[in-house]
Amino acid sequence: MSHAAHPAPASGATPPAPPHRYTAQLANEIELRWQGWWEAHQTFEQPNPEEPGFDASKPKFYCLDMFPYPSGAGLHVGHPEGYTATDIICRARRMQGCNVLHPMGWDAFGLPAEQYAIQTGVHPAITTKKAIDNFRRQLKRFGFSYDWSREVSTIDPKYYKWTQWIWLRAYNSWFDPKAPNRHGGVGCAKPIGELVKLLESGAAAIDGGGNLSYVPKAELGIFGVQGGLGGGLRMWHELSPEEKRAFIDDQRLAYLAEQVVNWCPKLGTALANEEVIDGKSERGGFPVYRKPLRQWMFRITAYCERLLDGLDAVDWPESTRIQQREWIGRSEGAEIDFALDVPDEWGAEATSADGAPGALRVFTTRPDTVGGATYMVVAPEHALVEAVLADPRAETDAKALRAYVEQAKHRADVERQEAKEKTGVFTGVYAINPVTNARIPIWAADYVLMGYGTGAIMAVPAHDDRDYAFARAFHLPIRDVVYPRHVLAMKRFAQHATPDEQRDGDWIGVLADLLGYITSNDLGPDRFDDAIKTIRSRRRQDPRPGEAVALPPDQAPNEPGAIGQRRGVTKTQWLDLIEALGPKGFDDFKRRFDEARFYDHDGGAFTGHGYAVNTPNIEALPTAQAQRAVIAWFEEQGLGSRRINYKLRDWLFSRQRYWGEPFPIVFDERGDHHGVQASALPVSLPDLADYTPEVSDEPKPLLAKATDWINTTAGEAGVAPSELPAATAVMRESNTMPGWAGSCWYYLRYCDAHNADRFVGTEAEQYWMGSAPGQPAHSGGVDLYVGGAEHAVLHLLYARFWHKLLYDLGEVSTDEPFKKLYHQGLILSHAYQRDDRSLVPVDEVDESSEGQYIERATGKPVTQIVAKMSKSLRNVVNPDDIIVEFGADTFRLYEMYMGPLDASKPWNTRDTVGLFRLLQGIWRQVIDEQTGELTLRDTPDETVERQLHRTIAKVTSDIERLAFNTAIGSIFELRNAASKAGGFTGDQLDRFVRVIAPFAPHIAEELWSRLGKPAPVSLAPWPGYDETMLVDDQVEVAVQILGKVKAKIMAPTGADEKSLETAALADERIVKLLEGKTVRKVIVVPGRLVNIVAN
RNA sequence: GGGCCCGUGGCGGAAUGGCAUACGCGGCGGACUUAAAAUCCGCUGUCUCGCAAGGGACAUGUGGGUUCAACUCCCACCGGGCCCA
Repeated sequence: MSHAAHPAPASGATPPAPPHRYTAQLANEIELRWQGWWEAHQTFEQPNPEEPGFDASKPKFYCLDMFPYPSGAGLHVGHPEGYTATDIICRARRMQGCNVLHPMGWDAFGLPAEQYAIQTGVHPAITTKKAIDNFRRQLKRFGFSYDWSREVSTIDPKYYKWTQWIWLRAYNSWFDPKAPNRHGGVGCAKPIGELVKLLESGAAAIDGGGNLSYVPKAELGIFGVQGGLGGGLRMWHELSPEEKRAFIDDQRLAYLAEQVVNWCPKLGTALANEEVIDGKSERGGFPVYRKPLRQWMFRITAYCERLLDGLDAVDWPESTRIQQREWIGRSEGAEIDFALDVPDEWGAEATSADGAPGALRVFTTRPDTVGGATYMVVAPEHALVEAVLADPRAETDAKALRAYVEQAKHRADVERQEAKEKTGVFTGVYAINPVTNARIPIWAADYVLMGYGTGAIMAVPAHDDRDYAFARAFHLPIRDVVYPRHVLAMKRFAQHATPDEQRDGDWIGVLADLLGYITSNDLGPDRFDDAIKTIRSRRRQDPRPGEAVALPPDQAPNEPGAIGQRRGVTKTQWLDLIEALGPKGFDDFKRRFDEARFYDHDGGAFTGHGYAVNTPNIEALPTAQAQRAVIAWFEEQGLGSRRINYKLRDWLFSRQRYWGEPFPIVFDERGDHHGVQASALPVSLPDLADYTPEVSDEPKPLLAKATDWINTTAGEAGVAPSELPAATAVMRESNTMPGWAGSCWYYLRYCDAHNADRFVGTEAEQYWMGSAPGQPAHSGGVDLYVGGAEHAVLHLLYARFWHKLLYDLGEVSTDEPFKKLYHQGLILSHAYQRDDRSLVPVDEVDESSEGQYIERATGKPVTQIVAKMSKSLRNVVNPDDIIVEFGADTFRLYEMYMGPLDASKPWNTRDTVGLFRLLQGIWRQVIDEQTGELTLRDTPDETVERQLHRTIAKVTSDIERLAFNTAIGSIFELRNAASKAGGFTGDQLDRFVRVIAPFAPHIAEELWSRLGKPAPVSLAPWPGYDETMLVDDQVEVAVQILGKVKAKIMAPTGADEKSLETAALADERIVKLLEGKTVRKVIVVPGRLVNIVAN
C-alpha cells in the first residue's frame, strides 16, 4: 500500500496511549456525544418569523447547498467539501448573531432507482428511501449544523404537489411582451384569462403567422372592433372555437409541441442528445430513431432578455455568468433583402415566407460585411429552389439541381454542418448585392439549413470560414471588407509609400518597422499617418542596430528605452509575417489591396472584428460602429432591419420515465388537454407491477402501462366541472417531468417546509428570500449558494426561469433566486501513467524511492498524475473510513486546508495526519493526558496573547472570503506559539475555543464544557480582537538597492518616511554597498521597505 | 476550433504591485525509549564560495514589455484542466 502511504493508525492500539490523549477513539466518542446533544436540544433549528423563539432583531442569513442526488453508493469525499464550507460560515454567522437558514434535502427522482426497479422489481421509492437514510446518517456524522426539521425530498407527494402546482401556474399563463413587469422592464407573465380578455377587447389580434399582434390605436379608430383588418390580421371574434382554443394553447408558458426526439425502442424511452452516440444508445448500444412526439415545453425563450439582464446584478463567478450568456446566445444582426435579378413575372413564390416579393431575405450577424457578399446560398429545401425547378432559368442545370436536392434530404443536419467536403449546385439565379450593386450567383448547398434563420445566407467568403471553403471549392470570388488593424496599416502603407520606399528589398523593412511601431504603441487608424512620418524620420537617422535613437519631440516621453534595441525581436516577427504572405514585390503587394483580394491570397478568412474597408460610407469604422451604421442605412432604404436572435430553444419538459413527477393534466377524446384543479393535487404516481419498458417502435412512456390510472374521468382526475362534466372519459398524461423539476424551486420550500396551504408561506418567503429593507428586488435571494460548477448552466438557468415566472405572477418577492453563488472545486485523486499515457490503478504501483514509482507487474517506471476518482483506478476515498481513523473534526479541517475552496485539488490521505496533530496538540496543551484535568496558565504570555488577536482577526476576515485554508494556517500558528510559550490562560482558551468552533465544532464543544461554560459553544458569541494588538512596537524594514534586498533594519512602528530613509542610508552594510555610487532616488514604503536607486 | 481557469520547493499550498516559498505533509538530524511506534525539538528552494561563522548568485512554465520594485499588470508562446462545439 505504498501508493496511499497511510500513516500509522493515530489510535496506537499497543501499547495504550495515555488515558486522556486525543485519539481517534476519543474523537469519535466526543463527536457522537455532542451530535446527540445538538439533536436533543434542537440547537440548529431555526424558527420562522412569528414562531416561538424567533428573534426579529437579528439579521438573516440564508445559506444553501446544492442538494444531492442520494445515490446508493453513499457520500464520496467531494460532497462534504462544499457542505463543510457552508457549515463553517453558518456556524460563524450564528455566533455573530444571525438568524441562519441552513437546510438540507434530497433531489431524489432519477434514473438509477428506476433502472434498479427494472432489474429487481423493487419499487424505486424503497430503493430511494434507503439511500436517503444512508446519506442522512453520513451527513449527520460530519456534525453539519443543518436544520433537519426543514428536510425536504422531491419524491414526497407533499412536495411534488407543489411542483405540479407551479407547473399549472405556468400552464395557465402566457407571456405578454408589452406588459410592464415588477422589475421595471417590459415583458411579463400573466394569467391566460387576461389574454382572452385582451383579444375579446379587440386591442390585439392574430397575424398571418399565427402570432399575437397588438392592433395600432389608429386602426382601431378607423375600423372599430367589429371591422376587418388589413395585413392578414384576424380578430378574435372571427375565429372558430377550435381556432381560439388552438391559439390560446399555443400561447401558454407550458405548452404542447411536436418535437423530434431520439427514441430508443429497446430502452423504451427518448434519450437526450448526449446519450446518443453514432445513432446508438450510449447505454446498451441499441439503435435510436428520430421520431416526432407531442411533448410538453416551457417557453423559456420568452425570458431570454430578462435572464440576461439578471446576470448583471448577481454576485456570481464571472465564468458562470459568461457560460449562461453564451448558452442564451443573444446575437444582434440584421435581416436584409437581396433583390433577385429576374424578370418581374418570375418566381413570385420563390421568396422566403417573410421576404418581400422578388427578393431573397437573409439573416446575418455581420451586416458590416454585406459588401463582401460575392454569392448567396439557399438551403436545398428553400422555396427558391422549388421555383427554379418549376421554371428553370437559362443557366439552370435542372437535372443536377434536382439530384442534389434529393440527396440532401438524406443527410442529417449535424452531418451537413460538419461535412468537410463542400457540395452545392448553382441555381441559375442571380441576386443584386445592395451595397456593391454587383450581380451575384445564388447557389443551393446543404451547409445552409432551412431550420436556421431564413434558410438563406449571404456568403462572405473573406470573413466566414465555411463560405471561404465553399468559395475555394467552387472558384467564387473573395472580396475583403474588414481588416484587422495591422492589415489596415499594410493597406495604408501600400497606398502611401514613396518611390524610395517601394524599392525592392527595402519596402518590407519599412513596413515591418511601421507595423511594429503601430502595435507596440497601440495606435488606431487615425494615427497611421503620424506613424508613417515617425518611421520615415527615424529611418533617415539610420541607426545602427542596438543603438539608441533621438526621437521626435512628441514621442519622446512615451518612449522608455532605446528603440534600436527593442527592434530586434518584434521586427523579426513582422518580417516573418510579411514574407509568409509571399508577395512578388511591392506592386503585387499593393495590387492585393487595390483589388480587395488580400484574403484571397492569405489562405483563410478573417472572422474577427476590425475596421471596415471597401464599403462606401463606413470606411475605416470599427466593426461595432460599422454594423450600426449599415443597419441604419438598410432601415432607411427599406431593405432590412435590426434583428435579435437567441441560441436558447424552448425547454423540452416531458420524459418517458416512471420515476418522475406526473403532469397534473388530462386529455379528452378530441385530444384537448385540461389541467386539474389545485384542490386535486397532488396527482400521485401509481404503482406498477412491472417496470420493464415495452419494446415498441412507437414512442410510449412507461407510465402508459398503468392503464387503470391512465383511463379515468374528469371528475376523478379533478378537472373543474365548469370545464368538463365529471363523467367525461379522459386519459391522464403518461409522460413525467424531468429530473430538473424538483430542483427548480426547492430553495423556496426550505423557507417553510411543511406549509400545507401554499408552496411557501408569503411571510417566510419574504423574510428569507427578501432583499434588505430599501433594496431593490434583484438584491434579494439566497445569501450564499454553494455547489459544483457542473450546474453552471442548466440547473441555475432553469431555476432562475421558474423564479422569474413566479415573481411575475406575484408569488415570490424577488426577481433573482440566488444572490451570491460559489462553486467548490473538484476533489481529485492520484493515479499513475505509463509512457504511452495509459493509466495504471493506484494499487498496482510501488514507490521505489522518494517520488519514483514502478508498476509492479512490469517493473517499469510510471509517473504519478492527478486524476478523477474512479472505481477502475481504485483511488476512491470513502469519508466513513477517514472518520473512523481520525474523526470528523480532522476530516473537516483537512478538506478545508487542502487549498482554495474553488480550486480542484488532489486528495492526499497522507496529509490528513497534520490536521489530526493540530487537534491533538491543542488538546494536550490544555488537558493533562494522564489525569484529564485542565492545565491552564495563571498569567497570559504576551506573544500568545498577540497571536490570539491576530488569529481571531485573520479567521474572522478569511471566513468572509471563504478562505478557510489560510484561516486554518493561522490556527496552526497560534497552536505553535502556545506550545512554545507553555499554554493558555482560561480566558485565552475561552476565546480560542470559540474561534475554532465553526471548523472543529465537536472538540470545541468538549473543551468549552470542560472550561465550565454553559453549552453550547455553537451559539456563544464570536470573539472580538483589539486592533492595537495586531501590530508590534518594532517592525523589520527591508532595505533594497535597485529592488534587491540587501539589509534589514528594525524601526519603530509608524516611523515616517524621512526617518526610515535616514536609518536605511545609515546602515553599515548599505553604506558599504553604496560606496562609489550616486543615490538617484529613494522610495520608502512605511512599515515595509526602503528601496534605494543608485548606480 | 471557441470560451474560461491554472502553471510557485519532493508534495498540497501562502503572498492589498513592496522582504517569494506562510502553514501543513514528506525528508534529514536530535530528545525520550532496551527498541520501535506515538510524541516533542531543530534543519530543510537550487547552485556556489568557505574548515567554520558566514557570504554570493540564481529561482514563481518560456520569451518580451510596463515599473524604483512584477508570482501579481500587459503582449506572445508552451503545458495542463474545465465548459461549449
